[in-house]
Amino acid sequence: MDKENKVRETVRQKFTEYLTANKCRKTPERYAILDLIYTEQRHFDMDTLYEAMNEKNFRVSRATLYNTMQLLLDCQLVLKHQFGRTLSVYERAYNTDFHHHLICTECHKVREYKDAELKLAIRNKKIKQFTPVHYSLYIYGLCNICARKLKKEHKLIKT
Amino acid sequence: MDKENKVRETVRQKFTEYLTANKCRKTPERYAILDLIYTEQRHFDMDTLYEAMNEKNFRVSRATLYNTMQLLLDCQLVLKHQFGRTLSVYERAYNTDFHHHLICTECHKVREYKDAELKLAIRNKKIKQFTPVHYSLYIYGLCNICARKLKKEHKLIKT
DNA sequence: TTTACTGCAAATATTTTGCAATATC
DNA sequence: GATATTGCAAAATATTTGCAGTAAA
Repeated sequence: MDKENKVRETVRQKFTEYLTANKCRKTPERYAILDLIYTEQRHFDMDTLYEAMNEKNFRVSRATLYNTMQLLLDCQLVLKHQFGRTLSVYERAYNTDFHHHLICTECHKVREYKDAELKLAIRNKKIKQFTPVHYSLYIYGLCNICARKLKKEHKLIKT
Repeated sequence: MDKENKVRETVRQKFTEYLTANKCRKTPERYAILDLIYTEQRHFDMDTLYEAMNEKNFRVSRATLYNTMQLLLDCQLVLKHQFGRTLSVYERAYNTDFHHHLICTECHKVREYKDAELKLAIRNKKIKQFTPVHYSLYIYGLCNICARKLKKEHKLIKT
C-alpha cells in the first residue's frame, strides 16, 4: 500500500527529471497515464490502458497515449514487448523484479519466469562495440495444459 | 554453393514431412516461398519477400505469403522477430548458427550476436510446467556509432 | 505570449478474412 | 470429384499524422 505509493512518487519524480531534461511539458495527462500504469496490473496493451484511463474519469486520446508511452519508453519507466503476435504488450520497468517470459505457442499465454542466474549471465556479458541498456528473453514452447492436450491428439512436433 | 543447395533440399524435405503429417497440400507456391527464403539474405520482412517473390517470376498473393509463413513458423523452418517496432522480421531457422540479437534503440539497426555460453545456459534451464521449444534473446542498447553521436550531444540517459 | 501538447479524424501500415476460381489429392 | 488453397479485394487491427484549439512555461 504505502510502498506502492512511494513507487508512484519516485517514478513521477524520475519522469519529471526526464521531461525537464528534454524540455517537454509536464501535462496532467502524462502524469495520469504514468500513475495508472503504476497502479494497475503489470502487463497491459494500449487498448486496455485506453479503456482503463477513460473509466478512471481521465479521458485521454489515443494519440496522447501513444505519445506519452513513447516518452515512458525513452526514459525506461516502461518496457515494450511483442510476443510474436501483432499486439504490443507493455509493463512497468521501475521497481519490478526483473523477469523473463515464457510464451505458449498454442494458447499464447505469457508467464513470468525469474532466474537470477540467467539474469546475471546476460547482464555480465561484455559485448564489443555495443552498450547494453536492457534486454528481453522470450522462451517459446508449450505450457503444461497445451502440452497435455497436444499429446492426447498425437500432434506433438518431432524435434 | 553446393552446401546451400543441400540445405534447400533438406528443408524442402522437412516441409514435405510436415505438410503430409498435417494433411496440407504440397503446392508449388509453398515450395517456391521456402526456396526463396533459403536463398536470399537471412533477415527479411513480408514486404521484401513479397517484392522478391514477384521479381523472381513467381507471383504469389500476400494472403498466400502469410498463410505459408504460418506453416513455416509452425514447423520451425522460420523464426519471427519483432524488435520493438511494428514491422515483423523473419529469418530462416534451419542450419543457421543460432544467435542472439543486439538492437540499437537509436538507429534500430540489428546485429547478430553469437555466444555459445549464453546459448547453453538458456537451453539447459529446466523450467517447471513448461516445455521450451525455442527462444529469443534481444539485447537493447546503443551501437557504437549512436553512442558516440549521443555523447557528443550530451544526451546520454542517466542510469 | 509563445509554442508544445491535446483531441479528433483521417491516413498509414500490417495482417486477416470472405469468397469465387483453381488445383491438389 | 471433393475440398484445401489461391488471388483478390475488402475488412480488421494497430499506430501515426495533420491540424485547429488549448494550456504549460
